Amino acid sequence: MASIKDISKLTGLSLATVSRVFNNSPLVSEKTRQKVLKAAEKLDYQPNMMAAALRSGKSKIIGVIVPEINNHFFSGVINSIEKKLSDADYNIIISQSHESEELEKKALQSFMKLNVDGVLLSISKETTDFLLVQKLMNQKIPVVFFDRTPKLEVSSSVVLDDYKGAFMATSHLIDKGCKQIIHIAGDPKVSIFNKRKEGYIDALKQKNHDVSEDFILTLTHDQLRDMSVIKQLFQNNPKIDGIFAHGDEISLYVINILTTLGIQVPKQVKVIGFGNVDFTEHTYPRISTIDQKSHEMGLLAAEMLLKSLNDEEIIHSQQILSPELIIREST
Amino acid sequence: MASIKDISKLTGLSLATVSRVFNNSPLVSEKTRQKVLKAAEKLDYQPNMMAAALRSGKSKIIGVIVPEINNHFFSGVINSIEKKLSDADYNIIISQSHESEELEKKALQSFMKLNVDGVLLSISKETTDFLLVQKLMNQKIPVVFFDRTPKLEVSSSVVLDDYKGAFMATSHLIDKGCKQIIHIAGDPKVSIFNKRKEGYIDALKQKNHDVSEDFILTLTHDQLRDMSVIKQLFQNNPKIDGIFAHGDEISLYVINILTTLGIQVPKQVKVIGFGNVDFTEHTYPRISTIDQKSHEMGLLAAEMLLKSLNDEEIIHSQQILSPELIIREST
DNA sequence: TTGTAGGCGTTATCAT
DNA sequence: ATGATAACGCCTACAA
Repeated sequence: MASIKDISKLTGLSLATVSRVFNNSPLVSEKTRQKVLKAAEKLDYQPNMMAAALRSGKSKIIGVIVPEINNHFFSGVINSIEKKLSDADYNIIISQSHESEELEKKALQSFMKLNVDGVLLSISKETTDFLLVQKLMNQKIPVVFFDRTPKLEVSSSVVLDDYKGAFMATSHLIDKGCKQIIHIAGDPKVSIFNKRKEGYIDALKQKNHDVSEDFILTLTHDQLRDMSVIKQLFQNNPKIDGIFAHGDEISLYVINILTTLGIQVPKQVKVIGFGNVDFTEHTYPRISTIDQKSHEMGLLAAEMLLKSLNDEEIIHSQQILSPELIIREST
Repeated sequence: MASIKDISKLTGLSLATVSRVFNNSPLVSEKTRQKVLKAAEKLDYQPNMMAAALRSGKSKIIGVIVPEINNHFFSGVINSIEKKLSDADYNIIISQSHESEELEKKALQSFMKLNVDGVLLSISKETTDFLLVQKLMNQKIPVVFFDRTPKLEVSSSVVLDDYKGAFMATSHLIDKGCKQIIHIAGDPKVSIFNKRKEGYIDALKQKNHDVSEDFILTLTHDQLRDMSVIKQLFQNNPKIDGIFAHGDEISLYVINILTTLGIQVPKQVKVIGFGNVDFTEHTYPRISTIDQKSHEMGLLAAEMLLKSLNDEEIIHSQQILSPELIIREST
């Protein structure tokens, strides 16, 4: 691989001048610039980022950690992060925590060894300890959290207003005439799922609907696989006419079960999910849902990081995005 | 950030000895090893991969390029690649081509600048030019292709036997009693989609079924959005009783349309997809499909790369994985 | 078993 | 506008 040394030899110019050309320094004449570029072309020169990183202390690498890339929301966020950051000439390195605190730590450690310039992080469900993140921030490496954020005072973050989304979804069901609305809640360890539950409860309260703990099911996907749970619920409460599920997968699954039980959606029971995952458009009926604004979130998170990267001092700010109600056939 | 220099000062040992400890050299006594490790702990030492990479020429970074990470198959492959390679102490950097040759090239160029030790690549639909890949291979940087491979003589690759998968799917429909089976084909620019078409044709031929070009629809998802195409097809050919779609998304969509048209699946028409995407288990009816062995593919590709990385000379081999028929309710 | 020293490719400081 | 040179943190002959 050709280095600036080779170009220096070929052109007769010094290393310093050649280096300046590739760093777009104004302190170089157009004539020599051209000469260098021509030589670079000829030698098929590729700058060595490792060397530049070592010398300058800037790796031009941003680390991104998400729980899973195989998730419509996160991959959407990643797409816009990637776009924004690669336009700013950064490389991004994506890691998955698979919801494990240990894997998340490993990824952060790799990031430190790789000298990343910044980190974008959506924490795993289990994460409780933020020592490594603190350490990064102490080393003036900016960290921006998105979607899943810790309860740290001093940090930058972009989140969705999950409370509002759940409120919108539940209100929509009420507007459509539902009287008895149940909620299928998510893992209570995840704060956003709790927010969704609160939004559901408050929407009911605001419209003077009864709120009952019996109507809030905290079931995993696996537990739902046994459809007797839902069956019994509907046998005990035949008046149920609305379901707000905390996620689209669950809503698809519930619709599946209802259909199997001979309950028509949306005629008898209206169902709304959360996430606006791709397949919600390809089901029968198409599923109403709440869009999580993945694109906006990625963009905003990347922009916040870039700002921290460029500015001398790091400003901490919390951004909250508003979700969007997507009305389809299931309601 | 503490460096080996700091450890050297603290322990009174030389740089070389300290370095040896972190490289697990046997040429160091247990006593000094412990002393060094203790000092490292105290100073919170993190090795600087950039420096190591620059000096050793090995970055310990593997570049992976896929068309889209938001794709159940590719993210599955990535998961097993990640697992295998991180166990071997490699960092992986994932890029998406978004089916663009230009973005793919950009990613490859980034990889070169980052001095990646190896590349795992699933080429985009548009890619026709392999100069950059050739350049990498010329520089003794091993490249392993997976799933989407070029027609290069000298290269390593892991692919699925798409022909066989399509053959299995079509045969399954025939076994289930279908007499008139149509195929919804994929973009003919992608070789695997053509293989699937051939598998469909040959399965029909083998069982003495008629093959008609009219029964092969090459439609994009967007074109299918207008359901009149399917409607007309069924009006013109009311005897159609089987559909083999080249992908699961399409099969879900087709089932949606059929249901809307009042055609029952699987009673009147049986439908099988390809891919075994997550949602195929959560639909009603659950969709029969062909599993693409993403996990095995990632594992094998990673293993092949590791072998090339460790061995002196690079051996080129082509591996072909057999798909698996997953029978569910839609057939 | 440990130490010395040169160099990987680049950037940055100082001088010219 | 250009050049000489030290340094970034680490590895590795070679020497001891």
